[in-house]
Formats: sequence, C-alpha cells, structure tokens
Amino acid sequence: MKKAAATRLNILQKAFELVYVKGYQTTSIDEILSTTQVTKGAFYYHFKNKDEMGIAIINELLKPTFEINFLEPLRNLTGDPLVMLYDMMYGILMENEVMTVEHGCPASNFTQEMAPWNVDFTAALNGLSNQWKQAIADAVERGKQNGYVRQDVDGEQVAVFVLSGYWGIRNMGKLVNNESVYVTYLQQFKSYLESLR
Amino acid sequence: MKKAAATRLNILQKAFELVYVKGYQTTSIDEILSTTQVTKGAFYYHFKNKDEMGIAIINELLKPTFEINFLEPLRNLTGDPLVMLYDMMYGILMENEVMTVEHGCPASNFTQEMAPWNVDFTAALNGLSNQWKQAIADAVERGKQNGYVRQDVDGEQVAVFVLSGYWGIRNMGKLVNNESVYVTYLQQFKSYLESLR
DNA sequence: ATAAAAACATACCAATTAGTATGTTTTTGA
DNA sequence: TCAAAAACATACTAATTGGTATGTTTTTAT
Repeated sequence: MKKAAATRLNILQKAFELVYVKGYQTTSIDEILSTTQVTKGAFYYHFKNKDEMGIAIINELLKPTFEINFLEPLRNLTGDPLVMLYDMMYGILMENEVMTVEHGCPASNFTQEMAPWNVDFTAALNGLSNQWKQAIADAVERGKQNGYVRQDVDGEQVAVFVLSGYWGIRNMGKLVNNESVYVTYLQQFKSYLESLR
Repeated sequence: MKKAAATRLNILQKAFELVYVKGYQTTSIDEILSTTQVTKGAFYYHFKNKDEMGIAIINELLKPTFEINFLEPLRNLTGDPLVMLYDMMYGILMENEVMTVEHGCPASNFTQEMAPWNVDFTAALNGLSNQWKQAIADAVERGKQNGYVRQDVDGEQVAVFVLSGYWGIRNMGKLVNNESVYVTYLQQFKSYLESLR
C-alpha cells in the first residue's frame, strides 16, 4: 500500500474506533490526531473537513464489513431463509468481534446521532439500511417459493420488522449494558421466525 | 404557579423541544436562552449545569408523559393484552402529537446519544425502559391466566421483543423520514401478536 | 538528476462553548 | 415596612472547537 493511502486508512480506522465508542460529535479532530500521531496538515490534506471524514468512515469502513456480514449470507442463500436469518442475527449479536453490547451498532449510532442535522450521513446510512431490508425481503420471498415460508407472509413486512428488532435491541443493549438482553431477544426472535412457517 | 417555577418550566419545555429536534449536544445553552428569553443568571440559578437540566427534562417532562402513554394503559388492563399492545403501539406511533417520524422518540434519542458518556442519563432512561418492559411482561403473563395468550409464551421475552421493535422502528423512521414504515411495521406487529395466541 | 506535485508539519485564528463573578431586582415572611 | 433571601441580569473568561495559512519534506515522472 502506498504510504499516503496508509495514512488515510490509519486516520479512518482510529477515528472510527473513537467515534464508535464516544460518538461522532464528542470526538474532536485534535483527539483523532493525537491517537493517530498524524498532524493537522496531513488530516486536512486527506479530508476537506470533519464531516467528509465521517462519510468516508461510512463508505470505506462500515459499508464493506456490512456487505460481508449483513448482505452476502442472504444473497448466497439457497436453503431455509428462516434458519439463515436466525443464524445471521445470532452471529451479528453474539459472535461479532467489532461490535460490543456497551457501544451498540455503529450504523445505528450514526443514524441516531446524525439524522437530525446531517443529510449526507443519513443518505449514506439509508442506503445501507435499504440494501439489508431488500436482501431480507427477497430471501423471504424466495423462501415462499421453496415452501419454507407461509404463502400469506409479506417479505417486505418481515424485513422491516426484523430490521426494527435489530436496531432496537442494539439500542436496548447500550442501555442495560448486558448481553443477556441479546439472549432474551434471540429466543423470541426464533419463535417469531417459526411463526412464519 | 409561582413565577420562578414558571421560569424553570419554560426553560425545560423549550429546551426539550430543541433537544428533541436537534439533539442534546448540538443544543447550546445560549440557544436555549435566546428562545426562552431567559438570561444566563436565571438559567444557572435553576440548574447547576447543562447536564442537570438534561436529567430534569427526563424526570420532569419525559417521565410523566411516559407514565400516561406507556404505562397506564397496561396497568389498568383487564381484557385482551394482545389487542391492547397493538392499540397502544398504534396510538404511540400514529396518533401521538409530540413525537414525529422525522425526530423519533425522545427517550430513544437520549439513550443513543448519551449512553456512551453519561451514566446519569443512562440510569434515568434505563428506569423508564425497565418499567415499560415489566408492564408489558406482566400484562402478557396475566393474559396467559385469562386464556388470551398461549401458555408456552414467555412474558419477559415478549416484552424485550416488543421494546426492541419500538426502539428500532423509531430509529428507522428517522432514517427514511416517512410514516409508511410505521404502517408496514404495525402490520407485521399485529401478525406477530396473533402468533402468541 | 531535477522540477513539479503530492504529502505532510507547524503555528495560528475566529467562533463557540459551558460556566462564573458580580451585580440588581423582586419576592417573602415577620 | 423592611430586611433577608430568592430570583434574575450582565459582563466576562478560559478552554475547546473546526478550520486555515504558510510553510517543509517526500515522492513521482521525465
């Protein structure tokens, strides 16, 4: 990797970590500089301003890992979508190494914090959200064709419902700061999915 | 009402409106002062600092309306808890006059924004959340005794699942900024509740 | 090798922030 | 009525913020 690209990536990764733990607005540029050992000149060479860096975090860090964890499993799916959905949710909540109960889901955090006053952030995040929604809806519809899912089930409805549950349990996790809520949630999530058969 | 109490309430109400729309950290004290026409001296007479005002918003504004909209309906319940849960969710999402799709749920916003760095806020909000959870769980358990709900359903699981859905759909609403997601959510919420019979 | 461009470094600045110091006015209780 | 306390007003401050101006160093292409 070129050295300049390494600098940029270093900024993005460290900044992401800070923003994930502390929130975007309470993470100052000076703080990013001191943890990256990058100077202000270098920072503003790579990013026009703070918000452009924020968008870059979404597009260059969140988006790719989101693709791998949230979309790929659903797209390559041939078998039972309900089992798949549960396994995916279990993996994301219980086995993901980046996200913690205490700090929730980066995408969700960003949404909550930025939606009221930054259109660009919201648009970028809405893109991710919509992709996930569509992938779930499609998987459910395919499941209907393969006899895994009842015919009167609506894929889009399920997708919105599942997404809501995910955003919500992440939020709740931050509040109670204990993985046990994830377990409770997953139990009922399984029951819910079974009710779609 | 005493004049001093009116000043305090005025600050809290206007500050709440600003915080709800713009977020807590991006709402400056100076901004609160200019919209309330209250001077800094008066503000700091009533509140030790900004965070104490934030806590007061939770305890003196959010909590009471939360009691009325989220708890009372569940506690005074004798009939079908599943119908009640749907009606309550419908009322909160579609008919509440304070909350909008664009700005979501104040309690949820607070949680997301403050959890990473303010213990007091989180504790206060966790109190509200737990009360709601317990009220839902109790209602479901009573519903089991009255034959409205299947015996193998777990009240606490349902409560966590319902709460998650609510937090989540509020978050999603902010993202897409369109009430139609509420409608979609409610449809599936109804199906889910029916599956508990 | 060398000029030009890319990449980075340092010192600064204007604006905003929460909060304080020090007043004045208003209310209250005896 | 009148002193004391409550309630409010004004001017200020120290720290932090995102961002810029102006450099120097490093890389790249010829």
